[in-house]
Amino acid sequence: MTDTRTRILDLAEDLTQTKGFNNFSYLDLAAAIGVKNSSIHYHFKAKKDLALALVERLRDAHNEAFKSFEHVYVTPQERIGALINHFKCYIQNNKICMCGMLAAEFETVSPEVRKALSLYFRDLRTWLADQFAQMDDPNPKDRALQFLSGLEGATLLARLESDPAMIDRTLDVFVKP
Amino acid sequence: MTDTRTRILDLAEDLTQTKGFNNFSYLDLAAAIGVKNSSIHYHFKAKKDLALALVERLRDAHNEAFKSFEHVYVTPQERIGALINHFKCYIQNNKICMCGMLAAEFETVSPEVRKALSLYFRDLRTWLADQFAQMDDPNPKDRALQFLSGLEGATLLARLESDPAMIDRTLDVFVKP
DNA sequence: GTCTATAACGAGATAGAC
DNA sequence: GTCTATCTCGTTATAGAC
Repeated sequence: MTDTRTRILDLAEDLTQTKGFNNFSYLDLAAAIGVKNSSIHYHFKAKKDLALALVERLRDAHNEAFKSFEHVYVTPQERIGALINHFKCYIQNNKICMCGMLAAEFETVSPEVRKALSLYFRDLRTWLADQFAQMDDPNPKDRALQFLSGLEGATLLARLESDPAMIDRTLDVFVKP
Repeated sequence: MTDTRTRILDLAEDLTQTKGFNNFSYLDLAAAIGVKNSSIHYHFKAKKDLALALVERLRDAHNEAFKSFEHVYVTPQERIGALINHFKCYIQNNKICMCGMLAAEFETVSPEVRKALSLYFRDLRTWLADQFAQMDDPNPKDRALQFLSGLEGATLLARLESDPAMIDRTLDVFVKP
C-alpha cells in the first residue's frame, strides 16, 4: 500500500484535473482515502501547501519522463507524438492538464504556486524547443509556444466535446509536415 | 444608470474571466453593486441560471460583433487580427476567455451550460473556418480548430507570464504566411 | 500519524415585509 | 425590485488525546 502522503497527492492531482483545485475539499480527500480531514492537514498544513507540492511533483515527473524518452524513442517526432498521446488519454477520464487548470485558477493561487507554474511551463517549452530544433525548425522557441498553446487549448475543447481526435486535428500539423 | 440585471451580468462576466465562475459569490456581486444578495437571487434564482445567461449573452455578443466586422474590415486577415487584439486586451486586466474558463470548470457546471459552451465554440469555429476559406486555406475547418486552440492556450499562458506578446507569437503564423 | 471535537466563517438559497 | 432575517450546509483550519 502506498503511503498516505502519496495517496493524497495522487487523488488531489486527479481531482484538480477534473474539477479544479478550488472545487474539492480536504473532506473529499479524507473520505475517498479513508482517513479524517485532520490527517490531510497533518501532511499538508494548508491547502496552498498541497497546491505547491502538486505542481512541483508534476514538474519533476515530466522532467524524468523526458529523460527516459531519450532511451525509448529515436526521433523528435516520436517523442512529441508520445506527449500528444499522453494528453489524449486525459480526455477519456474527463481530465485536462493539471497545470493548465491551475493556470486558469491563476488569480486564486499563492505567489509560490504562480512561480512554480511558470517554471513548469518554462521546462515544457524548453524541452519542446529542443525537439523542434532537432527537426531543423527555423524558429524552435516560437514553435514550442505554438505547440504548447495548441495542446492546452485543444485539451480544453476536446474534453468539452468528448472528442480526443480534436487533439490530433490541432497538433498533427507540428509532426507531419 | 444601467439596470441591475445588466450590472450583475457585466460584473459576473468580469469575475468569471479573472477568478473563475466558482470563485465568486452572490455576496461578492451584491457588495460590489450595492444591493443585498437576495436581489441577485431575484434576477438569477440559482447560480447556474446566471452561468447560462452569461454564456448565451456572450455568444450573442460575438455573433453581433462578427456581423459588424463585415462593415469595418476588408480582409479576413484584418478580421482575425481584430479578434486577436480583443484577446490581447484581456491580459492587461488579468482576464482570460470567459468560456475558456467555464470549459476548464466543465465538470462543475450544469448540462445546460455545457451545451451552451459547445454552441459558443461551434459558432466561433464556424466563423473562423469561413475566414480561412476566404484565405483559400485547403483545410479551413482544421485551421479554425488549430487557431481556436492556440488562442485559448496562449491566453492562459500569456496571463500567467503577464506577456500579451505571447499571443502574437502563437497566432501571427495564421495571418502572416 | 491518526483520531475526536469544534471553532469560525462564508456559501447558496428562501420567506415574507415593504 | 429590493429589503431584513434566517436556514442549512460545507469549508478551512486547529487543539489536544491516543
